[in-house]
Amino acid sequence: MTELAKKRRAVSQVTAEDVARVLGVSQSTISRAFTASASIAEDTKRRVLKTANALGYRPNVIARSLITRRTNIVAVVMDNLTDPCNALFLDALSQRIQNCSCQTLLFIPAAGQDVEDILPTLLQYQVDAIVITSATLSSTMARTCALRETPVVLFNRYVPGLDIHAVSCDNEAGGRLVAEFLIKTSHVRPAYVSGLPDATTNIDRKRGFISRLDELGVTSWLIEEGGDYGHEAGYAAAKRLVGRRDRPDAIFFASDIMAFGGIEALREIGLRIPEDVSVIGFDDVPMAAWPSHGLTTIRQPVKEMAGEAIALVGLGSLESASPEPRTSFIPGTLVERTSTIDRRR
Amino acid sequence: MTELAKKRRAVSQVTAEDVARVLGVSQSTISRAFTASASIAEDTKRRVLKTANALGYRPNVIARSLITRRTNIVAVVMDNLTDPCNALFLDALSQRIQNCSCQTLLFIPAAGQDVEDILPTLLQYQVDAIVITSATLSSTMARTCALRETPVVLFNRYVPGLDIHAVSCDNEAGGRLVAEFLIKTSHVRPAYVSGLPDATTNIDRKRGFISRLDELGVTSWLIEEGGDYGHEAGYAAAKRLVGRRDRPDAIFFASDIMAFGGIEALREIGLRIPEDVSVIGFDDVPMAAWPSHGLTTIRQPVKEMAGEAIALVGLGSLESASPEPRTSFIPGTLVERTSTIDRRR
DNA sequence: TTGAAAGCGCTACCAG
DNA sequence: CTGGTAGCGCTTTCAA
Repeated sequence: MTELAKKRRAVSQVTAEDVARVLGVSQSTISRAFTASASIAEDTKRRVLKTANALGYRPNVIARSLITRRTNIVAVVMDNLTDPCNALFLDALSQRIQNCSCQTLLFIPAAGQDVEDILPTLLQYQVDAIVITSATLSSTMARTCALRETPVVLFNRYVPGLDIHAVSCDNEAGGRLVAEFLIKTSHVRPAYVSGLPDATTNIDRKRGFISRLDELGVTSWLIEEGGDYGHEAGYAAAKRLVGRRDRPDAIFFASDIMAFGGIEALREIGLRIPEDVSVIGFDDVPMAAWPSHGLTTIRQPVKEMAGEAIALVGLGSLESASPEPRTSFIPGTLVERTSTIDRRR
Repeated sequence: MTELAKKRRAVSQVTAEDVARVLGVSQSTISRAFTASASIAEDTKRRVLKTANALGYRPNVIARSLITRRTNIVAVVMDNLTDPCNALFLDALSQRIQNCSCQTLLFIPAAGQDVEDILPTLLQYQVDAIVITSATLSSTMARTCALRETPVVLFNRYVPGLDIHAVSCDNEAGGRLVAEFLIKTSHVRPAYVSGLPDATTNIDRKRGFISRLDELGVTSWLIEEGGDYGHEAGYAAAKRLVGRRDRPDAIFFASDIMAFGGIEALREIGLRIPEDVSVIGFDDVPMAAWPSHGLTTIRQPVKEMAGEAIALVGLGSLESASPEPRTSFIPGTLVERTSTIDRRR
């Protein structure tokens, strides 16, 4: 033991042993008082709890986890907290995790570092489950986790071929909702501004949108590549889009943040929203509700998604991590605000 | 050992013992190979690392922490991730924490739950340090932590009387910067819209602003109470403010988010920014840079603040948590954008 | 219901 | 430099 450790021990930590000595009982008894399932006399338990409290004793969950093999820690891997949408996710996830008497251990990959590099470190912490909201997982790594029986769930993304849990908003259905809404409100020339080209979120939103337009007999839609999900991307794409002769009368942006950029571009040009162009986003971040945006958008069911993710890794009910990997798609809802209009009126 | 534990053990975890057996060395040797300071033959170390890797062995940091009394876990208590400013803080803090080979354990108080309720749980995790960005700490709790030698630092807040580390932006200096800037650019009737009345952030920004105006001989300033730091609050306060006969020619909002609300209100009324009214915020959240806002604001030195917080709790350099409690104020900088104008021109 | 004892996986000391 | 040994604080058998 180092000097530091000795000193710490001396000053600080009250152990079960200490409580036992004071009460003249065995250390096991102290342990039992803090284990719900253990058999202990009601009276003994009360006495233990009382003096434990007086001495400031609380079980060391780290030591406990060595035996129980449960740390009550869930790892969340997330790459960009600055994105309001991610902040929403993390918030919902931690709440749910805390509801299961666990805590969130956060892993933010440094620039140029990917999940693969982080996973070994992460596993050293013996976490009970892993939620990955950034990037995805190689099948090798998935296997490593499976071998250790550490359940993993991808959040807001999925990999069709991979044997791993995943939870995502039903982005395709969301895209379809938008298509229906725009056609119902008599738009004739809708456009989609795409986000990160390879993200399933982007691909599915786009596919749902286009396929539903198709089903409804609309063929004159436009596609504009944003490049990423950012404000700049939305701004630039909107500028390009309205520069065309066949200007769209409605633009569906792959994310709210892009839509905000788009709104800015449109206003700069002098176009009115929604009179000249309707704008729709995706996510429903808090800012979408601000009157200046009044953004019609698809609300991601963040709480339900978080709940489902935690359920899949079997946190709520001990031991019941769903054995066969499942991908859950949770439907979002369209929130109508002032950035869209019914063109018949 | 429960059935679950047994099963897990059987399938998953490779221990130092396993590696030792394969190599025909002692388990201590395996441990040494993973301890930088331990003395071990270069060749032995290489062999250990190689087969450890082949077997998929990595030291169990939880077990290690039982002896070393360092978990390499830092608790961060934060109440509202949805606030972009908090997201910025958490992002910076985790980065810094990870740079010290530690990880962030997140604690989000549930509604109606305060830090006091959380602290016991938190301490059970034997974290190496605690960063509190929500609320503050009673002196009792501060003493509990001191007794356990778990360093604590308040972030973005401080309590003058309390014997505890704290890091904050120099909000007073920030307020003074704003006052100077507005007067230098020939504003004659500045206003301050306050945030949460009792927050040190709000009080200090206001005091700095007013006192510097005073020093500069300006006496015709206005104060409007926002009530909190939100968008709505800024919106409502701005409406009240410009409804007055003696309308201000510049408004300093206690936060960027409030300023966005204010901008919205002003535009709604038909006032131009900055021609009719200059607007200044505080924080410099990413949205402030969006052209639609172009918000002149005080940038909080988030990275420096995070660095200082981590330094104060002595994470970088083992054992060197600053013994006497210190409050660090880090100066912010004024970022000039398009929401303000020089009125002489 | 309780106490004694055996570890969980690891580090840190003590001999050699 | 290496192996043996004694724990870290706790849970969980096994007897009593």
